[in-house]
Amino acid sequence: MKINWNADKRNSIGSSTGRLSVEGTRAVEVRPSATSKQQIAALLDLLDLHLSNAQVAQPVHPREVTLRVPVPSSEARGAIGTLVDALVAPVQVNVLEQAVNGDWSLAATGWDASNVEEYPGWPALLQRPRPVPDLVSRVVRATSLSSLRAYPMLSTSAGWSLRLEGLEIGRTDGKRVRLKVGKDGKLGDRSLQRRTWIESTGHSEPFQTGDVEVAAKAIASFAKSWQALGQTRADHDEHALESRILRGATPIDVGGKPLSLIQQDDGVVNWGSQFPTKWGPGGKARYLDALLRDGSTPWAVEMKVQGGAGVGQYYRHAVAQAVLYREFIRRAFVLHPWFEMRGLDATRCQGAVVVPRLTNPRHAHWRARVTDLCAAFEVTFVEVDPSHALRH
DNA sequence: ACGCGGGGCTGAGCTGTCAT
DNA sequence: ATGACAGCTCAGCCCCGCGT
Repeated sequence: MKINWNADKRNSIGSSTGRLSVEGTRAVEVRPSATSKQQIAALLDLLDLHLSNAQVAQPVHPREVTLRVPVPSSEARGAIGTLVDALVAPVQVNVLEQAVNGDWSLAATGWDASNVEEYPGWPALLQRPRPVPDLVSRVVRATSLSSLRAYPMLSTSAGWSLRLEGLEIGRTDGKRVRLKVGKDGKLGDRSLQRRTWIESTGHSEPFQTGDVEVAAKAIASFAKSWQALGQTRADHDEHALESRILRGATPIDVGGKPLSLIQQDDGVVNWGSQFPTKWGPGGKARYLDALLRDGSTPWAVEMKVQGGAGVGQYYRHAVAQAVLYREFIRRAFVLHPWFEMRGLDATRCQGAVVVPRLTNPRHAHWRARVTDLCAAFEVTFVEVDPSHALRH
């Protein structure tokens, strides 16, 4: 069987996902060297092609598709199993792996997300109290910038990250603030963010201080220059959208009513960011963009902005992420006390994909396709005001 | 024990190239 | 000619090791 490895730009399929048909079913295959992410993404590519009835040479089985992953990673085995379990569309997915002799056989998929051995440190890290250090709230309040927020760092002992509309401008342990933006590239290049920081503050080295006023002054002068760039540039920035969603400035409507913040806004901290999850055994921690709530129901929110890479591919991957975050939260019952403390029922967690409204008419067909793919997994697709994804 | 800094990994932004 | 993917670089996150 011939495999088509050419990039398919109409359907936004990259050259890492080959198309073919296997025993009369629509199928895709990844290369033996495919990364864990490519292996997981191929399942979504396959389902999107099938649900949108993308053209094929010969008719294919309407309710059965085949995913061929020659060498599944441990994480992908878990994640693909979770995704196939969560699928509510009437499609059977056969996942095949390849033996050394070239034969394909059904792959073992799925994993036990409740096994705390996979994330032994997390219960204690999540359970510890996170009082906001006095220095953190004083610095944030001293600048009088609604876009400056502190983010708790979940996996360090006492760390807080300071971000201006999502851009990290420093960190603090509660005793001193260490301010910097980015770093010089190994080839000597310097990003716009870092150039602006150095020009407006004069600090090309990390700048440490325990003095609230000194820190606030440096941050304020950077903020002024950074925001002035908004007059001439209109970049989309995922961190900016995330920052606005986490402080409640961008409403996320599901079923006609907005989700609320995970905890009452104090004007200082963006709670609900970077909740840790895992997608499969042995895999790395995958951090959730935003955790919001509707009453006692937690919502795992994955956001994407229109980047350089294709709209279709990008948004498709977001659907997989939303499902994997949601299912981990539902099943990792060792972490459920964290939710109970906040009056949340983790077993009822929902998932959403959030993107800036698709304004380009050329992208209109992606709205329908992503919505269908979301529906196949009971994920909610939400479009927000595109201006909220702008940096300034 | 703790803090700093380096290294590795993932993902986003930019730009060239190539499918359409 | 157009616009979407590929590939490179950097931002932001982690972990780990070394020095205090």
